[in-house]
Amino acid sequence: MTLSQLRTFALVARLGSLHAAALALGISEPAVSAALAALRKDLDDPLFVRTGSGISFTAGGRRLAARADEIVGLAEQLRREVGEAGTAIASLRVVASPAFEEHAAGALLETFTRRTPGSRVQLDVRSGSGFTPSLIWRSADIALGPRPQAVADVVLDVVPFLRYQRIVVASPAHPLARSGARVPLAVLLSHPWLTGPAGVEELTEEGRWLVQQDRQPDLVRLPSEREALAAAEAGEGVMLALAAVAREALRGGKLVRLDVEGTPVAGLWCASTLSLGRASAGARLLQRFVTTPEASAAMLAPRARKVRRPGSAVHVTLWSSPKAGTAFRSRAEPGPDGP
Amino acid sequence: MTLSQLRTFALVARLGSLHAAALALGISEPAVSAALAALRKDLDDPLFVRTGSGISFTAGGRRLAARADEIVGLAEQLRREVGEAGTAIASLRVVASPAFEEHAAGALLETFTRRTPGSRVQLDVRSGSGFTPSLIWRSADIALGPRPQAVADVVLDVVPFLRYQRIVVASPAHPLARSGARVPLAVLLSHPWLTGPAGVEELTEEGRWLVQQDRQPDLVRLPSEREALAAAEAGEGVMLALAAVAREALRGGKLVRLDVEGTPVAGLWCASTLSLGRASAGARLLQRFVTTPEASAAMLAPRARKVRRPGSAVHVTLWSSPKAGTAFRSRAEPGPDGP
DNA sequence: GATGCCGATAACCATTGGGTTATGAGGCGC
DNA sequence: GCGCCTCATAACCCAATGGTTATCGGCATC
Repeated sequence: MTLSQLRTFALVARLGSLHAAALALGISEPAVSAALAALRKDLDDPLFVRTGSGISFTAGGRRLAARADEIVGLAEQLRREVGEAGTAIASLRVVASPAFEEHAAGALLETFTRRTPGSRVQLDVRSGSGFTPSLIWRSADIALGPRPQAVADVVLDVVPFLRYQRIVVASPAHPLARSGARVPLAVLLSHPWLTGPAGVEELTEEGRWLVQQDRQPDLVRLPSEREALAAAEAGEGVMLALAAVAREALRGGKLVRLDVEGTPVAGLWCASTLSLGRASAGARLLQRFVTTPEASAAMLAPRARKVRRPGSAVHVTLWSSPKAGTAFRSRAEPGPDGP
Repeated sequence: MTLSQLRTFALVARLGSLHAAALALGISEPAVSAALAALRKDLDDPLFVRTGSGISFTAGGRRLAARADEIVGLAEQLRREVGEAGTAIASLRVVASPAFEEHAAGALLETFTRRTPGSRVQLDVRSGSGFTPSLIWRSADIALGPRPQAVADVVLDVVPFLRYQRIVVASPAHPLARSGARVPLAVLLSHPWLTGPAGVEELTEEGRWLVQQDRQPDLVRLPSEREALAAAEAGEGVMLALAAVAREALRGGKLVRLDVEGTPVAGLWCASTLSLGRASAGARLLQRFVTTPEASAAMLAPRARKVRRPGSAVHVTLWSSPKAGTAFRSRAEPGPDGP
């Protein structure tokens, strides 16, 4: 039983297929098969059996899948800890949803790092569906954004710390805005929606609200929600915007709220870590910090589009693509499946 | 980084010496050195440095030592879980101190297994100093007896559940018993003490009480505390006996209590498991059970020397030697270092 | 300064791990 | 019946692991 074998099995268990795991690992499929064969022999359990189309796991296989993740994750954490043991500073790796990153992460993490000297924060952005895997595999210490998806045998500490509301807004000049009357959902859904880069994320409250509708709107993804809001002001479409962010434009009359059934959609942002002593000390520190008045004040403070100050301890590393193969659509050149 | 390397390093960290670890593993010392060299290279940390007499660990090495135990332990647990996943029954491995095993474990575990159908309990006996390693390495799910030694970076759930008292007893015919006056410690310590097979364990309250005395008595180890008690009744020496066990003989006049400073020595028996979700379900079950009135009643019930009934679900596997190389000393033939 | 203890290293060997390509074998859809 | 997808197996390769014995080197201790 080697760590590599456990890693391979965990991936197979998650993907449900040797072929897919081989692709994901960038190795041939017999290599995966061999690793599993070694595990089977070592543990004296078939772990899984072939079914018509794919595999199904034995009881032992399911146990293994849950534990393998844990062991591999611990090994990853170990490698990091040893590497950092010399340096006094602890680096904290945060994964955040696109929306949270854009609207709150900067202020929150700046405040946190200012308050805890010697801390270094690395911010990674990915959709909420990636939260749990990131935590399990120890590629992140804490996840900020929507409540992560529950996964069997993985226990998370989820601390809700910020409410938000999303409302439908549009320019006063927009056709749907002129009447001032309630807008039927069917009508709203037939118009293109302006969104941030991630569209409307499935794991959020607004995502669940949207998917339960009969039809799905065309989403026009812009590089940020603020740009989507600007586009809405320019009359280019409707937007399911954060109430707090749109407030100023609403007051200034540049946007109006559309009266849509089911809105405002209320959601919660949470700080999630591995539970049961598996979270890093820094993660627990930040998880406690997010609920403090100081943190709330920092996130809620209205602010100009703040350029992240140079020399900041917060470093944004990458924007994961919200969906593989989904490029940003330009407003001027709608794609082939556009309106 | 392989599990074997982690195991080796954990042992070296615990024993503080490559040589000792090599002996313990039954391999040559260069093999240990090579394993550590591989780890050092892989983790890019020296892990430890040579000092005049032995080694001392770097910060990274200390981190690694703590985590390595955890990972190796998880892997052990995993191997067991997978093996048992098919069978519905969960087997619970209990490690108990010699004294607890003799006086309370039987009644407790019989009651527990009767109450929880399908459970199977395996009982291992070793001194309290072996509790923490047994739990860490997952060779036991729960430890019953004195509070385990604290080890850095290992968090245990310790639940005290039974008080006991030890008093000094002797036959009424014993020289020290005839006067009825208080017996000075110095006098008592110059007489041989009858004990169970483990002597007076260091990690217990009575052990701590004893080691703080100026001199240590000669211990005459008998195969069980009950036999030691019988020997005391026969006038063969004094004994630091459990008050509850000696009560009957005291009432019957076969034994008298000696008035000794510091006695009765009060101690606590605890049920200890790994904390933070690392304990098995069965272990938590038993840990909760020990504090119930039902469990207390079973343990406190005065009973004849009960032969473990055949077909019992409780299986005692082995008596670890209380001290390496320490054989039971016959009463008739005291050893070369005897009085 | 000679002696020992203890860890590091060298030289060597067998086994395993992890990878490839090529091929086999079973079930599902058409 | 045919192809296709999926996993298993075979044959082969290289590198790493884990083990040995023999030797070297630093540092206490006497």
